[in-house]
Amino acid sequence: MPELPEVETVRRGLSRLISDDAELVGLKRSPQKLRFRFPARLVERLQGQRLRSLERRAKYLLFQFERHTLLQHLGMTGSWRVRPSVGQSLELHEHVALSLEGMPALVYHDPRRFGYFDLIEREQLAGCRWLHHLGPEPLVAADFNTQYLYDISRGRGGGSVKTFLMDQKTVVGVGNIYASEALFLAGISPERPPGRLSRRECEVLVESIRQVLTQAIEKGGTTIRDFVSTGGELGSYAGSLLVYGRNGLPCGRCGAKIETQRQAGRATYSCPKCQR
DNA sequence: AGTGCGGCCTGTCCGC
DNA sequence: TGCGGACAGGCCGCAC
Repeated sequence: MPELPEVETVRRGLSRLISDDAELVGLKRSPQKLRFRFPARLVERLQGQRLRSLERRAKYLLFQFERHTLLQHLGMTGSWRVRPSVGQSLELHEHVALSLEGMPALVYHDPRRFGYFDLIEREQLAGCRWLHHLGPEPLVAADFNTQYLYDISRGRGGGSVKTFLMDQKTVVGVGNIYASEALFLAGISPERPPGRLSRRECEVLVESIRQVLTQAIEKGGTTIRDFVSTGGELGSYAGSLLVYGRNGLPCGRCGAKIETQRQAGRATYSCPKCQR
């Protein structure tokens, strides 16, 4: 499901619901394992702590409790939903229910179970196995800019710029959809080796990534099939996609047919005339 | 050290 | 209508 705009949409939706410093009064989880096992003694460790804030790093949601961070990845099909209360048991595909004081239960739903949870002591968060290797946030200009992208792409003769953009060490939050979209906006072929991008192309690419992610957030993300935000809304950016999923349809800029190929096992879409 | 692939899972869709 | 196979927005861990 989720790339940066979808995770950010979820974060904003949940944040609106959560009252300040709400205490965790209950946590229920399913016996099924998600992508990884649940952290040991999850309930005992979190019980009674107050939730200070809900943040996002890359595609991770970070529930910042007093002493621990509950880190959560949505995988491909994870979503958070609200239920007035959790009954005796979780329903099909529901894996976690958080009960915070003074609000309805937050229920994590994930049919494909690629999502996961971890519990990390707050002072160890930055160095933890999930976050320590991550590249810069694309929407923070001080960290992600032309010079940065130009520098880290030098010497990369092999591989493709599309795979390079999806590598979370390069920049976080760009997945399969927004990589294709950003490269189209930048007029750069997805097959180009990163090391041969000019400084000017890096500049345009940085701008394109920012633009695509920003506009997708404004539209509440992209719903292809699964993504729903916490209120159940569908993201409307799907109607703005310029190449993704448009195989054989005319390019909106030049009219040539959009093409698809596979790169590192993932579908890539591009316009053969507009992207060089 | 950089790159590509298998695997984790279920659901859906398409062609036969 | 049923069935097999391909595919789906991510990413770790491994082999090369």
